[in-house]
Amino acid sequence: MILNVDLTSDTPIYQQLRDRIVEAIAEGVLTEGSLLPATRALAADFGINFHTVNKAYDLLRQQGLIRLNRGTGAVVTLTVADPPFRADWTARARTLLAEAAAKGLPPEEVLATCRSMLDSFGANQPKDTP
Amino acid sequence: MILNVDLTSDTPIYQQLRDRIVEAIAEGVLTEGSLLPATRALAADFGINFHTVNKAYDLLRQQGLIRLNRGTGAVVTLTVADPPFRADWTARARTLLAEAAAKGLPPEEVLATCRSMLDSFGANQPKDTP
Amino acid sequence: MILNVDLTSDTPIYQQLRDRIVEAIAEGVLTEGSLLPATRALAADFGINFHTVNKAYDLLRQQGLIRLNRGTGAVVTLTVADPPFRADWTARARTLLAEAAAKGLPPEEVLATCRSMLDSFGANQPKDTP
Amino acid sequence: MILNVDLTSDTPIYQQLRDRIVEAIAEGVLTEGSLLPATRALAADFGINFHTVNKAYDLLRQQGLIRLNRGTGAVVTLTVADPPFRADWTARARTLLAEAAAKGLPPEEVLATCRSMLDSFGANQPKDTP
DNA sequence: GTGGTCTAGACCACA
DNA sequence: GTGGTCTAGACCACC
Repeated sequence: MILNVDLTSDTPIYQQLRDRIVEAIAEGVLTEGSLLPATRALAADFGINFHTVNKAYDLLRQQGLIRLNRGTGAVVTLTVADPPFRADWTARARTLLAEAAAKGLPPEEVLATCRSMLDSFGANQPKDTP
Repeated sequence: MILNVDLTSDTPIYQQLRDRIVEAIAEGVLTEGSLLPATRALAADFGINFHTVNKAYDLLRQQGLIRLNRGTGAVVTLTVADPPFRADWTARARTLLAEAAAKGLPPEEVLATCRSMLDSFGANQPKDTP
Repeated sequence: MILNVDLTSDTPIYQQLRDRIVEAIAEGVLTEGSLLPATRALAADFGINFHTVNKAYDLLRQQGLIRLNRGTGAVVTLTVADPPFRADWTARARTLLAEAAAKGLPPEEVLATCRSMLDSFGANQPKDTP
Repeated sequence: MILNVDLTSDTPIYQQLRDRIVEAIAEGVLTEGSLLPATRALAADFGINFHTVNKAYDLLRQQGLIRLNRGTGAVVTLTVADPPFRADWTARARTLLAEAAAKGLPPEEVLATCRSMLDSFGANQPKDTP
């Protein structure tokens, strides 16, 4: 698993870490039960402090994407999207799409971009019928 | 124009203001040349500090959506989406879509949601051929 | 006896096990002298490590609710609530009730909920006068 | 406002801090809009690190009890109890009451304790009709 | 070994 | 001045 974080970006490192891991889950690189790198090991990889990784993992835990177990490490444990999440997500999506529309991006192009991303996520998903 | 901001939300008010104005532009409620409310008037409407409104307007200016003219107020002045913006937007969209996918939302449903939002934006858009 | 534990919950499994057994005792499903399932058997039922069950049993032992006898297994042996326990319990109850009050739950509703729970516990209790 | 935390307890300091503040809100000592002590100031009062206070405040923020604003400090902002909270709270209350019942505390006594606590919370609440 | 907590001190963004 | 982030290093509880 390759996580691309930019230490010079103005978005917090722990936020970037969270985003990259969420994307890895969406891509199927990480699946239910996958073991995440140990906080201190991941921190060493990026040359950052383990507290920063800790914060990213804690965010993911709050959002129901991973479980943190002392001794055994962090594992991916997906939970269903509850209505509050859906509402929040939709609101954020609305703002993001509005931004594209306001900047004149053609709706068809935006939609095509979204579709191709979603397709790329689905491509690596574990199939029920192999 | 009605801007819906939640003073109790955990997202900063200036961010909400920016988001609502971006959405208003996407919806066609605000178009090229539209005059935005004066910062102090808008602040009074919501009972917030006018610096907060200023900050929202400044964000919109940085993103090339409005121009701030001393004395004449803020007017909507759309600029084309440059490559850096597209790259940034795509990255943010990728993360948002990944979040939906990671939480198990069906791709078709996500795509349908996006399409209906984009359609709703397009409905009120001014036509190029009057 | 049916113990309902959620392996995906964020509360530790041993904690859930302890809670369910405490509730079973309160409900009268388990009474003084009742024999608890063997740790390895219970662990096998849930597909968890028997150390986890051990830990739950040890917690119950520390709290004076069961006795662990090598060979004969764990039996329910109730002990009276001593002042330290009462003080600790009251403090925890205070925090829990405060949480409800802080979130605006009406006191009458909270009290009614507590009463109905206590009533449900008392329903199956063994009588002192057989 | 007097917050009683035990630095030698085995429950984390940030957890105790959170509990004490929740209780202060329930008691009406802190009400909607109240300004909490600055993280560093509170840390200095207790002789603990400001990060520990930070964590307590962040917990309260996650639970919708306070808002954290850079520059202006932390203010109490109550939000309504949503169904997931109620379900979670009820489950925790059930376990706590079961613990009392299992230890032989008489239901009437438990209920009386709860009632007196809830009454003490209500006593200092701001009245609509002064 | 794992994650969890706490401390200490730095710098930043914001108001 | 506030909270937010990051670093560095310590010790603990658990597996």
